Amino acid sequence: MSKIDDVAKLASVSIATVSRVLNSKDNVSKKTKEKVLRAIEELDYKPSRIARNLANKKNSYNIGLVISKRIDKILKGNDSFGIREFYTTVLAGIETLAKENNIQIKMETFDNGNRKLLEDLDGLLIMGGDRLPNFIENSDLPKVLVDNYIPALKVDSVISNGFDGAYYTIKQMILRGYKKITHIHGPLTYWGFRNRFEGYTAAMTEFGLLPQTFECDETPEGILYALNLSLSKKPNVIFASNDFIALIILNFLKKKKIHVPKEIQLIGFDDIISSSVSEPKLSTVKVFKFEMGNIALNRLIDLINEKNPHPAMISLFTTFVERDSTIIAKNSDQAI
Amino acid sequence: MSKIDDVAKLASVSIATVSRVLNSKDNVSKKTKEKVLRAIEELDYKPSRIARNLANKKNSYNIGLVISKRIDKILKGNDSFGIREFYTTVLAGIETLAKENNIQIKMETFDNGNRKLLEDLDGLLIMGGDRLPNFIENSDLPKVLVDNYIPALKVDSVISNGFDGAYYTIKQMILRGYKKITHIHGPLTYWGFRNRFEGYTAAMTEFGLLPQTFECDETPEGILYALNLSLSKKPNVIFASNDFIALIILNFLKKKKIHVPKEIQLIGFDDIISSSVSEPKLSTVKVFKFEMGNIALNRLIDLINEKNPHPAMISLFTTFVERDSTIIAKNSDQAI
DNA sequence: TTGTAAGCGTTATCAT
DNA sequence: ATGATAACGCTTACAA
Repeated sequence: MSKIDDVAKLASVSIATVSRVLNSKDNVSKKTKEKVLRAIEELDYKPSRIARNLANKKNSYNIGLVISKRIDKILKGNDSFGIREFYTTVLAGIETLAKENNIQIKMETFDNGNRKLLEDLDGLLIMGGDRLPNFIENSDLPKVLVDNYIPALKVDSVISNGFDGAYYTIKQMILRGYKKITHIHGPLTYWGFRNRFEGYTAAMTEFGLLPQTFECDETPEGILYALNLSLSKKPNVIFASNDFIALIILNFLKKKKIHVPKEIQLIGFDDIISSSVSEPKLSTVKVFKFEMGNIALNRLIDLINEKNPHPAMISLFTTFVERDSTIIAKNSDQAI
Repeated sequence: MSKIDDVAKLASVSIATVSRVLNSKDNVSKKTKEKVLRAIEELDYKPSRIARNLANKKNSYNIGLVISKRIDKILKGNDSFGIREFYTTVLAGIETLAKENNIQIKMETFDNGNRKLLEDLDGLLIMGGDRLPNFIENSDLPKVLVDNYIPALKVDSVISNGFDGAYYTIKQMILRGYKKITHIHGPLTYWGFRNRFEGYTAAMTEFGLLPQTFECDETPEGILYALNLSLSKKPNVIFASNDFIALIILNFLKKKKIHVPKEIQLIGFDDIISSSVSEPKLSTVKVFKFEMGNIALNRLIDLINEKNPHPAMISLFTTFVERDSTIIAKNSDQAI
């Protein structure tokens, strides 16, 4: 296995020069470059990824972070339900990696419809919105959607794996012996809701149980309506599309003097901050927000460097975090 | 992310000592060892594999490619339907990247159940099988599933995006004016089939159309049975779970003197090689097999290097390749 | 345009 | 039993 200094020796240059050629820097004379290339060829030299990774610490890009009006409002507003924290955590993931790599991030909202917005940018991170503004969709800048996937658009995206999270969690509950599990969910036209819905359904049907699902919009009235329908099924467990819905359900349940978790267990999705301060604290499926931001930016950098350019969707596995709205089994055989 | 000298400082020892503890050398006093362990705990320190490998003078990896018996048989057998070519292409993707990076690949089948199989390996690529052998699941080697995803297992996987491919393609057909589209699919207990099924269903319901789906096993008889049921719905288009099923349907349709595509259009999924030589040539949704292998190995290397260690599923977008089993619209407004 | 040398985070070999 | 320090193979200021 030849190394960079074997090449350097054979080409009678310094390793720095070899490195330059390797990384196609422009400041190498044609002659030298050819010499080096020949040496590389002759030795069948392949740079070591390990050393490369170790040595690689810096990069500098300008990337645009485009957010929808809705998210902009959430970020600027006050944080009634801890939803804001969801996005700030994603942003933290982005910014952390950005800082480490000396990357400039410029935040803008969608609607400016401004081509000039894209000038001088190396890539785009996009959060929110169920479709892309034309000037963004048509630009050939590398882009990745964060916490969002738009079917049939074939744009790179980084999301959480709602199917797997729901499937895993519902399966746990079933294995504990709870068979009457209902699902209260937002509109299935949203990929996120749909995806979690499918996971719930898959787990139920796999165990020969009938899925019982109730759709609602995300208003308290809508949720109450779905909840009442759900309650008529006498569920052991209610699984909600997200923590926001779960927390509202929790309030209603408390008003109705239905004890959580003794009478009904409740599970959310997302792990927004309010879930850990509610009474009782909410058991939920944790979405890795920080990682989501981090990985999205990472993918964007790869795209910019034309590394693995084939468009892909990256979905991060979730984790079931159990708090007090659920009864933790003492051992896996336990059931009621 | 704390480093070894943070630990050393906190424990007030040298990094050499920390390293000794890390690698459980015997020549460290109990006291010191405990101090170090405490510091490690407190800082939540994890040694970097990258640096480790570098220091170990390791500039290449040994990775194991573990395949199921079924795939082994396919690879060794003769290629009646071009299914073999599916896997050889994936393998080509793996091997190309391996060669570029001086990576040794050792191929084994699942069932050897042998712990020793894992010795001396830096990571695992796994193809086929609906569950993992215990000795593999329990090993803490980095692993990635290729063309496979096992719900609730939370192991990294690289697959094709069946939902998106089906959704996109069906949407195209609907926009061309064909509204009577049926779906003949394999067992939904297989993630791949289910995923494509969901995409079909999502597209249909989005346009207010009734999904008409027919399940079959993957035998000619089963397929014929489902086909006959499907035919009773007088479809414009039949969308099959994969090319294998589609090709068998094509044969039956020819026997029944039903003209493809004039009377019924037919769409497969995968783009196996036989699809391009059938009569008529099959329109299908192309799975990027080479890229799948390539990206899987790439992901594994990242995992070994602890880059983006959070487990994720990577699903590659597909492409609708139109051949002769489908009527290509002259312009997007065209409909029948 | 090219070379020198300082990292990157470990492990291993010397000393002490 | 412990600590300095030289590798490991590369990238990249900074110097020349």
